[in-house]
Amino acid sequence: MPQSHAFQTHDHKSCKVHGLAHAEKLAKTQGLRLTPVRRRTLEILLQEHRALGAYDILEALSESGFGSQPPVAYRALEFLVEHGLAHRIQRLNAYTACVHPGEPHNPAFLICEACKAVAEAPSDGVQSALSAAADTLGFTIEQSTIEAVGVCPACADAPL
Amino acid sequence: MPQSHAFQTHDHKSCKVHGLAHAEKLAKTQGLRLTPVRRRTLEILLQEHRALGAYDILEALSESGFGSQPPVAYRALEFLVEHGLAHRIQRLNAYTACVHPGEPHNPAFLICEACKAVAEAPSDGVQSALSAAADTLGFTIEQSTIEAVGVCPACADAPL
DNA sequence: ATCTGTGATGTGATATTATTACAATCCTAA
DNA sequence: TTAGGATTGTAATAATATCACATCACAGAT
Repeated sequence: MPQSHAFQTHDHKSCKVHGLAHAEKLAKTQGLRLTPVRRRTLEILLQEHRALGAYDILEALSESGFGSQPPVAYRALEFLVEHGLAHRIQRLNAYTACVHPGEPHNPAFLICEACKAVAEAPSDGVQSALSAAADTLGFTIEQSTIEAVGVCPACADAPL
Repeated sequence: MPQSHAFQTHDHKSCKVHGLAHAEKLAKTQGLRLTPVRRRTLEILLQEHRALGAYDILEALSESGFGSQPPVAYRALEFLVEHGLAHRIQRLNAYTACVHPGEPHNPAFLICEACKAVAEAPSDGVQSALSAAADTLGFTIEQSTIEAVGVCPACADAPL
């Protein structure tokens, strides 16, 4: 079950490598500019399967020699989100690297309140149920947010 | 279709009356304290089917003779949300009165980007799909956020 | 009726998250 | 090589949210 990645011990190095590789490819094929700040921002997000606030990112960027004012972080994050390389978690006002960039998107997010890990869950069923509900009201969905807070399997098993 | 209320012209007065009546009843039956600030906050939210920011509420409260510092609004809103009389819309960092207080809850929200109306949609199918997805990952959901941005029927029909 | 403890309110200060405005620089394409 | 747009940097500020603490209101015990 590749989707639960975030909740299991796994070869995390491959997450990072894959994330960056996809970004590079996207830059090549779509003519995007994966500049140093943007690349570094993605790297920072790829360290862990947690969501980081813009100011956490900013601090890390600043330590890496980039600018230290909020727009530096917000702009890089906006770029990554726009191109499907990262996601914004509304409930946390925070950002997380996308774990399946390229694949069709708009996942559901599962947020563990114990370990703070954020996983992407397949959301096809959820999306279609939501569309159906909206349809009956004549509402046209443009973009949806599906986020759940709870306990991940690892934390549920762990002793208190 | 009572659920699409927010997107249609309707007897809005009855929304307000019903909302307040339910709050009063809840106070009586559950021993809650529907104090003046809290009551007024609910009234303010019940004016329209839109989400209002905490500072919008605060301004209105202040004009009604209540305190003018943020905690005044945040505390009243927290109370209302806690007791199912209002909802927080994560995407908007804003609050809206609940339109079916008392009934089982955790609705999906449909947010019209044109007129800003917020409607509650039945979310049974969505919730169960989400639970199913979480189950397969061993994740236990405690609380979920389901919000969609799009265009409501009234705005879709309206000439540009 | 008064005391007493808990919950509610008010205020000031501050923390956190996000945006605006504008100058300097870098790339690309003609 | 040069004009134009995109990118980055910085300062300032806006918008959202919380903390700490004094005071006040009220229900239940005396």
